[in-house]
Amino acid sequence: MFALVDANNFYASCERLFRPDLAGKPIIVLSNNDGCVVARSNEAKALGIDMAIPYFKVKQCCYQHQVHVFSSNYTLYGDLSARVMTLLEMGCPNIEVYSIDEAFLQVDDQSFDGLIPWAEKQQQIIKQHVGIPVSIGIGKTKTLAKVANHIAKTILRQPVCLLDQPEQWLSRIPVDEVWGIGKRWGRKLQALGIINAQQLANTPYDYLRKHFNVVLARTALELQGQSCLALEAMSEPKKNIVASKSFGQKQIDFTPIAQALSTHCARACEKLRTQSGVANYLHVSLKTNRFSDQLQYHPHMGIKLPIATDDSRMVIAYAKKILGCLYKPGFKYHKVGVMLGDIHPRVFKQNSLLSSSQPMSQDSEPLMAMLDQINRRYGRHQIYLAAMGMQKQTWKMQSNRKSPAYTTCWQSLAKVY
DNA sequence: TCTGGGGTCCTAGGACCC
DNA sequence: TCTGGGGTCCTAGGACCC
Repeated sequence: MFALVDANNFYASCERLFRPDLAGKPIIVLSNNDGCVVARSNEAKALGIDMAIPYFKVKQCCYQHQVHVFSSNYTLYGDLSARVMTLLEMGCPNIEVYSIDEAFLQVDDQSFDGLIPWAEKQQQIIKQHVGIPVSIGIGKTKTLAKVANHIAKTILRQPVCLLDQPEQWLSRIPVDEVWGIGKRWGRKLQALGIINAQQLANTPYDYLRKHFNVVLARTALELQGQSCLALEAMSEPKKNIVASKSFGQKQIDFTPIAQALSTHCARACEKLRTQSGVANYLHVSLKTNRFSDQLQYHPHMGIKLPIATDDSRMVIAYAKKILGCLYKPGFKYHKVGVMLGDIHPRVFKQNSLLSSSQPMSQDSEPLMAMLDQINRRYGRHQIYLAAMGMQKQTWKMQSNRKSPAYTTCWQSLAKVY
């Protein structure tokens, strides 16, 4: 049996945790750059504020109903997430951390009768020790556990749902609510007369294989109770690492864009080093605002690096060369990003056969290790590369409503009077 | 009139997830 | 005025190999 534990309105719940005065009040959390709504408390949902809607479209509504609006605070959410996951692991060692607010647990079906009390206990422990409300769905497969979680949250409105008789529920679940069915496939399935989850479960494998692909055919098997997706307890190293962000203000000149790109490169390399990887491929993309009616330009270019690397300096140097090819004056740029690809473990790093000069190779490893160590100990960007810019930076993202880092910074500890 | 069989690797694009 | 960021997997088609 699988259990899916999913925090309720996770980011909104995190914000409320240190603001007990906001109990029962509507809260929303915005994406980076205060762009879109990415989390809503139940009270905010009740006001009709949709998920992923641009903030400017609901600003007036928020003002009217005194909705409390927060910029996203990933330091806080990440820390609280880790606490929740630690408690879950104590309750069940077979755990797959699926996202910042979700985990699959594989539980022994010998204790079938005990599953509901066990799940209720997990939920209560998390509520007591961290203060975050979670819902737990239990089923024979991961997909059924997801369905059970959905039922717990939206139909039963209880913390726990054990789906022991799925056929009694599946016909009530719209097909596009099923995990793995997005907007496009939902529409296509409906056009084929497959409206609910039970109908999808009844659709023959070969039919789905022919009209869609193997992924959807497996989803149907999972709905029938045949497990196709295993628990993935070990998190695999990333195959690609992306770092990109929209600018706080539109950018026209090369220099600030290059500084933003350098900052993204440094962050991508830092992530790469934490997984002890080296990248062979580097991709840079530049974009104008796709929602604007101004002239659009979306150039991008990838190169194979001459030698696999995790050195921020080398990646920045090549990325800036690529940017030099992509950049054209006369556009209002909205976003720049970098992707590191073809990533391998550093221990398998392949040196060049022909080139004897490998700049930066001697001091690279200790220097980058020291950079990471200092920034981990004394805080982000305590030391950084000059390419990232030292003046006031207009490309930096907007984040005007961010709460304190209550749990990770001594200066931000809550004060009680 | 007649032109093999069986593979791998790479890339772009499309779908999905949170 | 203002529209996020970071991933994975699958498929088809092209190029190449013997």
